[in-house]
Amino acid sequence: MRKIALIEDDADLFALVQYNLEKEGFAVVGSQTGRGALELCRRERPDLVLLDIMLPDFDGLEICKGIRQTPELAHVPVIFLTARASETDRIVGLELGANDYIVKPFFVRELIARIKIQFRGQTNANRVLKVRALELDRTSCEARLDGAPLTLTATEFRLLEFLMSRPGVVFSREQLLDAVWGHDRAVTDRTVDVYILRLRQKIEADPANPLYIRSVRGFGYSFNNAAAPPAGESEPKLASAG
Amino acid sequence: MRKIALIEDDADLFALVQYNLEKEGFAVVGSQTGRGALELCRRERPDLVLLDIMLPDFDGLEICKGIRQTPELAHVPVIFLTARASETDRIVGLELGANDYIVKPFFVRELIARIKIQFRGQTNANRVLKVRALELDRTSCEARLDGAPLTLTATEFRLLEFLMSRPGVVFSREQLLDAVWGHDRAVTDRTVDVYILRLRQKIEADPANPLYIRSVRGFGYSFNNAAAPPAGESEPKLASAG
DNA sequence: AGGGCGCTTAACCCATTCGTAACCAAATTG
DNA sequence: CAATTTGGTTACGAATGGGTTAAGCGCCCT
Repeated sequence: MRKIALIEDDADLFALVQYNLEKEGFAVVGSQTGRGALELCRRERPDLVLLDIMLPDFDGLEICKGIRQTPELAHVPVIFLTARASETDRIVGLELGANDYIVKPFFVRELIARIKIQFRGQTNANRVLKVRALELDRTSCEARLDGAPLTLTATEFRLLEFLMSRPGVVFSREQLLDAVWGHDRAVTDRTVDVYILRLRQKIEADPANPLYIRSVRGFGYSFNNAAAPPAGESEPKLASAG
Repeated sequence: MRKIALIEDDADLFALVQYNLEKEGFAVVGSQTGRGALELCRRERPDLVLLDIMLPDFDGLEICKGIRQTPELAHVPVIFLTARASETDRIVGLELGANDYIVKPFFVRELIARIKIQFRGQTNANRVLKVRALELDRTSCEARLDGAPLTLTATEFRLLEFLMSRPGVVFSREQLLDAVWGHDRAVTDRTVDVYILRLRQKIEADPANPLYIRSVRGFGYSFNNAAAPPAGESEPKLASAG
């Protein structure tokens, strides 16, 4: 059963939406204030967040930002639910990492349909990432190598998650900073190198001969989905362009 | 570059949306009738479809259904773009497999933002160039010849990518420097020769008799898309200045 | 306040890659 | 056929990119 977090200060609307979500078979956890919303999400780990932007005590946009920067919540879909219909409001909301933006008043059935779109294509398969001996659990935020638990920091986890969920695709340092650190962050691109190094020290049997994270000289990094090359070779060459 | 299919019968709106999509860096293919829309999509393989529901000659809902039933298009996001704002219209559209539903009139910037949401996290766009035995994968930055991986440097890769994506067109050294090295770069044009040489040594069976990269004496170089050896050639197509 | 932890930057070093000049070979011109 | 232009090839010093280390900073937690 999917769990939905509902953050909405208007009591009538809260009750209406809760009623309809539960009728539809969703579990609902909620808060009518913004202050405790982020803690609620961290504690409850919902599968989706319905978020009012204009809360009396807190800015919903900040909550969304906080969700995106929390590793165990970063991949959770967020739908804004708000009366602010101006163009810039919508743009800001959508570009902040929200997955949808619904303007009040709305049709309940449309809300349900849009929620279901977010769940469409989501399976248990993509909640746990697994490549060879390496496993990432996106809901519990745990990493394992050969079954043994790995200790990753938040940034390490997010970087590895990003690369691992798109195996074979090469990303520039710039792209990685945008995706993992956030568009607004002002950080040197060499920071990425250091994190790659730390990840390799934790997940690679031989960090000098990485099997998981591939460097592509002149382009960036990518997660290697190809099978491991036979060990003990003289020159472990990059597959290409590197 | 992402390709978007635009199916919209209103000429003014078509032009407006096309203009803005292209300004945003998307390639646009389109049809102002519904009848050819599905064939267009099967032929062009867009990365996303913008679909008007109320077309004079055809029902947009049917096109969406057809897209979902075509294996190679089933995963392509579809956004409805329509004046039908009633609740049931929206529900039907969303439940039919559309990924979003935007009611006219809409803000162009919101449309762009919603398109980008569909692309967010998507990486499996078809970005493979293939000519005879030579393959270039632009997402993984890998090159293959007869299935065997090639080792190309970044500059080699970019040069080959540029030539390969415009087969048959002759480029001067000057144009290649602008396109691959950048307008600001101060580099001798003979540098191009050296890179052409290096590429030929890697991809040509007989570098003295190149089958892929053709020299056009007095003009420059071009990627050869014809299978025949370059003995007597027809008129070379020159790239327009710029 | 102190200690621990995680984040970020700067600096160093090495291998690879880049770009140029020079030399050759082939084609074109007169 | 010599002169000239154009492109192919070689070799080498310079520049760049990436791995790595270490140190400084800020934050949270006692």
